[in-house]
Amino acid sequence: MTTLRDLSRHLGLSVTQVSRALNNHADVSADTRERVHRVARELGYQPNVSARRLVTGRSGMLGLVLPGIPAEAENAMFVQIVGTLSQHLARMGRPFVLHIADPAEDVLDAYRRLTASGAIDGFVLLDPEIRDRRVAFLRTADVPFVIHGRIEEPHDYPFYDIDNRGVAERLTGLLTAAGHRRIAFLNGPKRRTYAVSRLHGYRAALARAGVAEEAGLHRFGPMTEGEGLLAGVALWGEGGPRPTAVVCGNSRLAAGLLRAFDALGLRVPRDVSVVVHDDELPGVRPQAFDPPLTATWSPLALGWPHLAQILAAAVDGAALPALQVQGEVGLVERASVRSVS
Amino acid sequence: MTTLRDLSRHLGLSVTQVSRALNNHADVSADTRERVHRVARELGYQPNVSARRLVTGRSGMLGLVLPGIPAEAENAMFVQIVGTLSQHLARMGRPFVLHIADPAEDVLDAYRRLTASGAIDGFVLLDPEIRDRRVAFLRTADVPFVIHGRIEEPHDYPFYDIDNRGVAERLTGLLTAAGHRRIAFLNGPKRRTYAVSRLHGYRAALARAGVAEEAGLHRFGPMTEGEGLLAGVALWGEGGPRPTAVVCGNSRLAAGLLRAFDALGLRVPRDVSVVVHDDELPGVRPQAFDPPLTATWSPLALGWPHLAQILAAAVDGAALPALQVQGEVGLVERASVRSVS
DNA sequence: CCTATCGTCCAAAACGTTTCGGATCAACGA
DNA sequence: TCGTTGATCCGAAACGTTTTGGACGATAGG
Repeated sequence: MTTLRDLSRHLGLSVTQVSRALNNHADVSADTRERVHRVARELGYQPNVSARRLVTGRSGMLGLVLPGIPAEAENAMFVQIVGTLSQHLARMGRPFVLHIADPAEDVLDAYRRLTASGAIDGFVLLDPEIRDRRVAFLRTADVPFVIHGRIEEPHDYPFYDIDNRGVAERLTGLLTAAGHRRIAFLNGPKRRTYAVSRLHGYRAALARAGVAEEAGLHRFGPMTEGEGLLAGVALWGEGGPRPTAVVCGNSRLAAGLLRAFDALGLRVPRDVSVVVHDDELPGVRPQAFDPPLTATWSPLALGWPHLAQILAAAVDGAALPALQVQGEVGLVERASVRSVS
Repeated sequence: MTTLRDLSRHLGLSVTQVSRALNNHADVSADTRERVHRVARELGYQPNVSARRLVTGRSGMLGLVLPGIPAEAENAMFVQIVGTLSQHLARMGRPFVLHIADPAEDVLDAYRRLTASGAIDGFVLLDPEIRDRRVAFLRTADVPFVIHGRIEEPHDYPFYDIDNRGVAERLTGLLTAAGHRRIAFLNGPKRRTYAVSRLHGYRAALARAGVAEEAGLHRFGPMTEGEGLLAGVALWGEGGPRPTAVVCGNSRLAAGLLRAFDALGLRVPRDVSVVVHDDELPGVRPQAFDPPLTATWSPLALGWPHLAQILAAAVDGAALPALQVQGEVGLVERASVRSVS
């Protein structure tokens, strides 16, 4: 292994100056800098991360901690996340540590160990919750992180997110504009912040249209095909409130819902109008449904590179506004909404 | 962050002695050792990995390098591998680095960087090839590794593998014992070592039964459903050699093959006898085929924990025979072989 | 001519750990 | 009584890097 001292001997310079040259500090002549870089390349010099970390307090490693091996249904998403993060971080020369915790232990212990030992100096946080314990811990430990999504205000932390409130407001607004007044909303899990934001958006759209919110039409729940099916039967089956339109939180819910409609003999959009938010989940596309569904549209896949870039910038000490990215949301109108004037 | 010096002050001991106590060295009294451990726990001491690595030359981190984001069909397997490795290594207190290389660059560069910078001190190697460049590099760089599978002899390196030669010999032997003499073999990719071992096993079984190998009945190829289908049409379609039995390298190949048989109007085992090696790939189970297939049987999933354990032992300097594990292979006879006496 | 300033350089300290080479002391056998 | 041995301890060096606090000339300004 070539060290700084090796380089300094080769060049007839002090170790100090070689270090400063390699790190592009100001007080080294252009000529020297060039020579140092060249010789470093020739000798295949790689700075020793441990030594660097020891003095700077940073290892350059970034990490993702998951509470356990993902469930079968999440496989494709897991590969997308982990693959994209690792690949992007690799391009920036930053090793990516994937820590899959023992389901039996508290994830916080994993964060504690990884940060205290100095192994990792920044984390990507997925699936943030309302009062997220990980965020609380990393904040007190003063360890950089980036959240996929947001937590409660104030938003004084790095994140990548979309405008979830706006998404729900837009989708609901499409339905009120078409004259619907009894609109169901199949939302995500109650603990998840985006679901709460979307609820606000749903309510805002209803209020704007002068529609009173009807109890039972908004449902928190897991965003799975099974849940969509159950919700469909509960809302449109025997004794259900039978709303005339519905907003689906994602396309898995929509898929389940359409199967319920099929069983109940309901047709879209004749009997029920359906709109959906499309994350471009692998394997379920709203345009492939029958009928194709009107949808807001923002691929989750677009977020991962941002997370990598933001986190890298965060550990390098970048300031806040640059570390907050809000993804674009598109809208595609298809044939799943009927006007009821 | 609590350091060794903090502990030493608290305990009235030298840093040296604290270090030796924590690492359970011989020359520290049982009493002292106990006190040190207790105080360390109380103060939440975590050894600084960078400092440790700097002096020992080891970081404790183990890694897996992949050439790119896996293809859709490999998702489930990827999750299984990465999840199991990370989880098992986490239990041993060893951070797991997943490096997904840029497909544009040479993977060897990734290994070079990760080892030279001292970030990682051991690798899991998947999908070994005949003259594997990664193995060559890691050997010269004197970096520990463990191979899932084996390369050419001599087998003087850590590995987890099954007896691939034996698998092919056993499966082929079942067919010769049932009186078959024209036996096809849908094998894996030519560059892969296990495929070569299996070819040897196939030939050994034929020789033992006094059967001459017929050209064109053995096929190297990717182990996909598509390849099974193509092979089926090529071997049993118009102008094909129409063997009376076939050995499938895995259940994906078998699935494709059975679809070809279906299209060609062939029935198993009436027209063709089929045996398969079952890795327990997620999603394709030979017992669920029609008819259920006779199979040798060795879940790939059993290998990942071994790889984690072997690699951890290898970087700790364990000696060879203990680092070579051969997985068990079972055999389940089902209704897919017909005797042709 | 003297002092400031600037550009370029360097020696030494520091980071937290492990390890080498002893030091100390009590117990023991000769 | 005197080495010997063994158990337990410690100081100091080392690992490779960054950073601090200056040194040294050369140039410019007064």
